Amino acid sequence: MNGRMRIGELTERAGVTPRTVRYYESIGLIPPGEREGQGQHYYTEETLARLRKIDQLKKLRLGLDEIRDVIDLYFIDPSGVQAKQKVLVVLRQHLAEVDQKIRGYQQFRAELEDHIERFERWLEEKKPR
Amino acid sequence: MNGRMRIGELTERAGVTPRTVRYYESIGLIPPGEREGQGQHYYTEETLARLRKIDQLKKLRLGLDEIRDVIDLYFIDPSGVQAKQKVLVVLRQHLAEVDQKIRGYQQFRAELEDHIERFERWLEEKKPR
DNA sequence: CCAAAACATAACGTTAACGTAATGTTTTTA
DNA sequence: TAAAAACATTACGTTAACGTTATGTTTTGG
Repeated sequence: MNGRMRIGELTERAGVTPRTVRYYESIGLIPPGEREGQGQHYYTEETLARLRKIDQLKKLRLGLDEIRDVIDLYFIDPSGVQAKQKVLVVLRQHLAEVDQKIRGYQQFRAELEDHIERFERWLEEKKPR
Repeated sequence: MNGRMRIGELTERAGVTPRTVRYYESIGLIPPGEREGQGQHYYTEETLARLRKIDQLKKLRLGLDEIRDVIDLYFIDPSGVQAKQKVLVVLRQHLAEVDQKIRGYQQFRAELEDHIERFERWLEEKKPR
């Protein structure tokens, strides 16, 4: 248990599937595990730490592309200040987007009620008896 | 101009593209245009009317699958009562779903604000000086 | 040393409603 | 009658983040 591990241990400790690890490698979220020749890949503790950090950021609802934009900062700047500042920007964007969405849905909701009312009145007028 | 038309006239009058007409045929939203042998398709005024009705229902934000569930009623029952009753049911479902979505986004919004606050406080504490 | 794990790679599936080529055939018009 | 429209058909692309086969290779345990 020195830090060198294969994908099985990595995924178990990180709580993800091998598919996820390979997908993250493919989009550059984590570095590709080193391999000797053509065989299996070996991962380090830092990759594990990255996976855990990714998981944290996903809980903040960052997309993988957004995570990719900030993840390196966490490992370049140990204080975490820069990373958190950047995440904060993203979170504020999300807030604006969510507000936008909520307004959109509320608008739609109002239209819906309007339609519903119209239908109800139309059916009422048709049915008296 | 007797009611028999090819796809060009149909789409122009209905305000849709040929792709849309063929797609609707493929999912059974409108009857397939009749063809003589192997050549082109011919459509009727009723198909045009269906396309226009579909357009109306889309404006109520019904999905094509939902439209498929009610569209026939409009042409079977000329009074429109049954169709509108069924649409009303769908609209009420949508209302419930939208309310659900709004609540979800509001929940997310609250969490977001919470996260943002936390980040802000953390950064404040780190930076004094 | 061989069977059983573990691993690697490729590729399709998931949502909705068409847009957009690409290619070939039919109808219209000059 | 030949070029120009119009039409038909097929099939990939669009979003996000992997899940799920399917198939083949490597490593490990007894």
